[in-house]
Amino acid sequence: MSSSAASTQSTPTGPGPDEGLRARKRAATQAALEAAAISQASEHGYHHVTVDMICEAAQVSQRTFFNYFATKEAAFLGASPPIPSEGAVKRFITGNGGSVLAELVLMIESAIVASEPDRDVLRARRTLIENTPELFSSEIIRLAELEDRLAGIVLQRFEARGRTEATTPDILDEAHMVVGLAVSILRFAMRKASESDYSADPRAILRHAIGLVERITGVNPFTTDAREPRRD
Amino acid sequence: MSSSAASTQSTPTGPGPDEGLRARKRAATQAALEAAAISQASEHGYHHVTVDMICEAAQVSQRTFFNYFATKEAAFLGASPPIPSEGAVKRFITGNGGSVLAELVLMIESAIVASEPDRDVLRARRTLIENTPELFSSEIIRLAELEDRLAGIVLQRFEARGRTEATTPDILDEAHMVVGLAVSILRFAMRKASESDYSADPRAILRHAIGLVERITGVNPFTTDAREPRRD
DNA sequence: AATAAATTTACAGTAGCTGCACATTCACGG
DNA sequence: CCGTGAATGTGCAGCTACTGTAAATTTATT
Repeated sequence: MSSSAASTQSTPTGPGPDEGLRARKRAATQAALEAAAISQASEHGYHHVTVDMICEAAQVSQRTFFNYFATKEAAFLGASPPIPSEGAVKRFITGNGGSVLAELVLMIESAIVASEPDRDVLRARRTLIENTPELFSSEIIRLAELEDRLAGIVLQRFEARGRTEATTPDILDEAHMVVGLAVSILRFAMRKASESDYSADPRAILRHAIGLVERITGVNPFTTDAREPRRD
Repeated sequence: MSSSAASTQSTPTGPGPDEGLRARKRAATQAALEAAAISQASEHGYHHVTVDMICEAAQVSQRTFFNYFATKEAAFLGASPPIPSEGAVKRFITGNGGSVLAELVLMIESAIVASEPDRDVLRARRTLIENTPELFSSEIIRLAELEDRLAGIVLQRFEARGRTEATTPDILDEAHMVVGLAVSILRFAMRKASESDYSADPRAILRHAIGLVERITGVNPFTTDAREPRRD
């Protein structure tokens, strides 16, 4: 389940130019299907795209489509969910001096970007997702499905800092909440990014989002609302 | 769209014992369908329940089912989404001295509880939702669909406190983020509640969740991780 | 080239969901 | 009480997503 690691390359996405003809063909039809899906959507509008249309455009049978994607939506979202690479995870656990929240968010963002080597496809896909509530929902669900895994990673980071159940009884809860907050921030950031038509710096948006969270919760949340922003 | 307010009663949910026979029948079949859905799920397991089964149990045609619910899942989730009552909204905007986050969360929680007068049904439903990823996802989506409306309400609260675009340029962003955080907290709380089999005090769980957020973001998120909890 | 394994495909079938036309039921004024 | 219109229930035909299965085609291995 977790094998299939690269042998010479480090890119987690690419099928590898070696790996044999079989793997290459497989990657090709998958890419063709994903591209066809997005293409058809931009041409006819998402709701008017049927699986059969995608199949015809990609020159495969409908049954083959469902051999690659569990659902129709998966073809639009991209098959590979944004799972951070092992290296990124290790770096996150060790830490770069930032806050859990900020670094978690950045790690996931990197994973999303890395999940699609083709910039144009990624961009078209994100635009489509952002403008299609149905797809946007699916995207959120996908992130939610990563939650347990991510919470485990956060927990490892905590433990690497000497925090355990002994020092913090509800540390697992805290880890889960960190992931939840990170997802909120990402949602916000993705929305913002699409609003600015992806011209704004993604990192800047993320910082802004994290700043908002700080502003909202910075003061004791049981006493008063946030006051004026201090800077920026 | 926003009319149909009560005439003598104040309960926002009940069809009213008056309102005419037509309304009563409608409410009855809807309740019957929702009850049948949950009942069938507890008997055969969610994934083995078909719309036809629900219809047979509720003694209506399939076509009628879809006159009441847009999707099959809606029957399990309950038709009425958790929209806070006008009074609750007004109270929230005015404020009771708590933080935005805490009060928002409490308001939504109240709306969820109020959306189903029957305690047993509510409980069975929540258990089912919590144990069915598919339904849980739908539930999240539903909350997300309220986001814009809720953000508007939060904005009103801000303005009632003298905060406007002038004092805080990104105040709309802040409102959206408040809603996002509230949803995170609710998700966490719902999960926790189902883990404890709904024996724990919901309010206590919410406080715990909010406390976690505070702990995580209390310190400048760009410098260090959260330190030891200060109390509790 | 022969065999095994992976991939593709056609075909049949289930289930969610919709439009439409028609029957039934309730509301309301005379 | 009756007739009329609006709301609601239902049957039916049809589209689309999705699945199981078995047979065909393609790639890998020896």
